[in-house]
Amino acid sequence: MAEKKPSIHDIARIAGVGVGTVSRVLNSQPNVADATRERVERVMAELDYRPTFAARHIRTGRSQLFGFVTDQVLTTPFAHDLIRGAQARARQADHMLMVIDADGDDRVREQAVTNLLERGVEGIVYAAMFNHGVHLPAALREVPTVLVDCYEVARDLPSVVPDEALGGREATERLLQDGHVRIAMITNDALSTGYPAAVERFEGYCQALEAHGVTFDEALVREGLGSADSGYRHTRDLLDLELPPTGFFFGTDRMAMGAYFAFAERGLRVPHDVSVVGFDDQHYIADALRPALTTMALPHAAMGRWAVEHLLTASWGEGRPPVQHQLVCPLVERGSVGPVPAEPGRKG
Amino acid sequence: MAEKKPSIHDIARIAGVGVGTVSRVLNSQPNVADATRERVERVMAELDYRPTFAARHIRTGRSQLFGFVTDQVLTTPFAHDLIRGAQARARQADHMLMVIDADGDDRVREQAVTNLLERGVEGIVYAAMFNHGVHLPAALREVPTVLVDCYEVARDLPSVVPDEALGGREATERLLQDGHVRIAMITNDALSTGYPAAVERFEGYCQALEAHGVTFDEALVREGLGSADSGYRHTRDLLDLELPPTGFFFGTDRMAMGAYFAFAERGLRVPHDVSVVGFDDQHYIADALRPALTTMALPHAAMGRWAVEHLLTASWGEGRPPVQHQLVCPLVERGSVGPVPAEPGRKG
DNA sequence: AGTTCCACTGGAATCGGTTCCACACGCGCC
DNA sequence: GGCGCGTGTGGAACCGATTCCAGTGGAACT
Repeated sequence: MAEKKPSIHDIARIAGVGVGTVSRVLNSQPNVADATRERVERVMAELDYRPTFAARHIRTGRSQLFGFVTDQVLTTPFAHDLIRGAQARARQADHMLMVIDADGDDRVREQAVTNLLERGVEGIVYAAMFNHGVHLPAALREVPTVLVDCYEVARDLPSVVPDEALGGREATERLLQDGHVRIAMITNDALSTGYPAAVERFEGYCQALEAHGVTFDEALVREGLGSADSGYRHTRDLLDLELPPTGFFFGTDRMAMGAYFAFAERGLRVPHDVSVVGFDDQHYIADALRPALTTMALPHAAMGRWAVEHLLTASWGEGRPPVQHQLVCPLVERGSVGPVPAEPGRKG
Repeated sequence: MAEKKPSIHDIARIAGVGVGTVSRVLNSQPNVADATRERVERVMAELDYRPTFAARHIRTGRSQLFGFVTDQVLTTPFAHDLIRGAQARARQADHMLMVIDADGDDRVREQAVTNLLERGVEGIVYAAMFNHGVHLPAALREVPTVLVDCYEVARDLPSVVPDEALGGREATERLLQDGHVRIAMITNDALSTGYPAAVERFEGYCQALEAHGVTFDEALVREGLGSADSGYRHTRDLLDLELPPTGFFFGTDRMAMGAYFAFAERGLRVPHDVSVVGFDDQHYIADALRPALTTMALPHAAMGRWAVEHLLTASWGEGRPPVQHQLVCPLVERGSVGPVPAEPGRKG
């Protein structure tokens, strides 16, 4: 029964041709007579022949394989888009992806890179999240590498990240556009961390205010932690202000979710009484809220695609400084932004 | 500069030994003199030598590679645990995982399996979700295969799924335990689909009621769709009953989330006025709700681990019917279940 | 001293492909 | 008839590892 897999030599022998000819058929090269090609193909189909990739790899030196190291991002629903984008682009170029989750463990990360190099990957995508600085294993330098949603602190590796500032600006402008002026911003992390995901979204907020001639009010800015609970608490605080904000811009959808509960407690309706814009487009949350949440989408699929594209097409090893690419975060309009309510306390 | 990678022959030549000796050192085999071993290792370190895995693969016939095909599960946060569990077990056995997302597309799925077979995988894990029946590409039969959270309709492939019935039963018992008698169950899908994830959770619910001598009330059972919106609507409906339920068991956490909004609308507090148990343990949701949601966890990490374990240790090709394994869903106690409230309308 | 045994070693054969070189054959041209 | 050329083909060499067999030298035993 379980006879071993046929090799190219078996095919050649049975079809009565040389191995070279079989190889030519396999690779759809010209200079094979139609009759011969057909005969070889028939034999291959007959025996259920499948070429062994490793053999090709060893001879040609091309593995047609990229490593995809995820760090914390796999814990999130974002991973899907990231991997899908990367995989789709890789497939177009007949490459495969080898995904390893480093899970924040240095030893595992190191090991992962070593394993990938032994497997002969032609490039590595290193995907993290929160657009933060990282220090990568030195071994990564042996092979083209692209960073996704993070960057090497030395800026000596190409990276692709969301345009956080532009996203922050557009989110704020969406609220301004509907007449909101008292707009709160709850950052997704302490600004002191220096994470672009926190700092630049906030800067975008400031830019938007300035561009529209709205004076910045420090009381409306809170440093959140990203969690639903954090959103809930800061929202309660903000609602306790003498002149509470009418528009809320949260650095994460999770905080916006927490805010919905704070609004419900106070009997405030979205978007009738308060307007909300989130960030991240975690659709499990954003779609599920009532009303659904208007938010800025992180371009994960695009980043994944871009990373592989760059591995495939960039000229490596040259002197110029590596690209630090930014991709726009599209506004996803749902139902949480509306016009500024008439202010009951200000009638007279 | 970019001289090509050293091979085992280079190492042998430079260290002044035969290739066989280098190979023995590489594989930490005995019968190598300490001095020789040391010299070879020094040369390898010197040249930054890394063995080419493909060459080993071709010679030994062992790829030390498993395929991991995900179908829809990658869209969810569950993917992380699944891949982590599988990867952890694989790493222990010096195997790697090649993850491909089929994304519900038959052509991609077919292609994925072909590619994996060409890469010489020693087994394939096929992971879907919702514990439903699937028809798999015939090519899968060429290599050991384990199904996760789904099953081949012919039951001719081993699979591992959550014990949905037991989960449904324990969820219901958790409510019974706190004195609830009018317990609603909102299924996560139409029962007519026949999906075990829907049908068996419901059966578990029935079993629990019966075991505790509580009469089944058809009016308290609703066929939901899994979405937050669906949970919201059914909850409103149920609250409109003359004798509304005090306990709610939702087939998904997302529906439970929708329910929270329905409760908020009616001014009902969890768990003071109503108690809720979810299913899935989507912690982004379950942790974020206020109060956090008590729910049944899907054992994704364990399923991933079990699948790889089975690939590694099961005896394949033998006659006995393939294992259909079930893993328990642990109850994750948070804060959404409390004692039955006194019934205001029933005082007299 | 001769035999046996063991630790250690070198290198040829091998895995399944690709690549390249040599060559056969038919055809048209001078 | 000799030459050149293009098409189609076979097969040796090669890629980088493992495996196995033969062989060396020294220690231990008879």
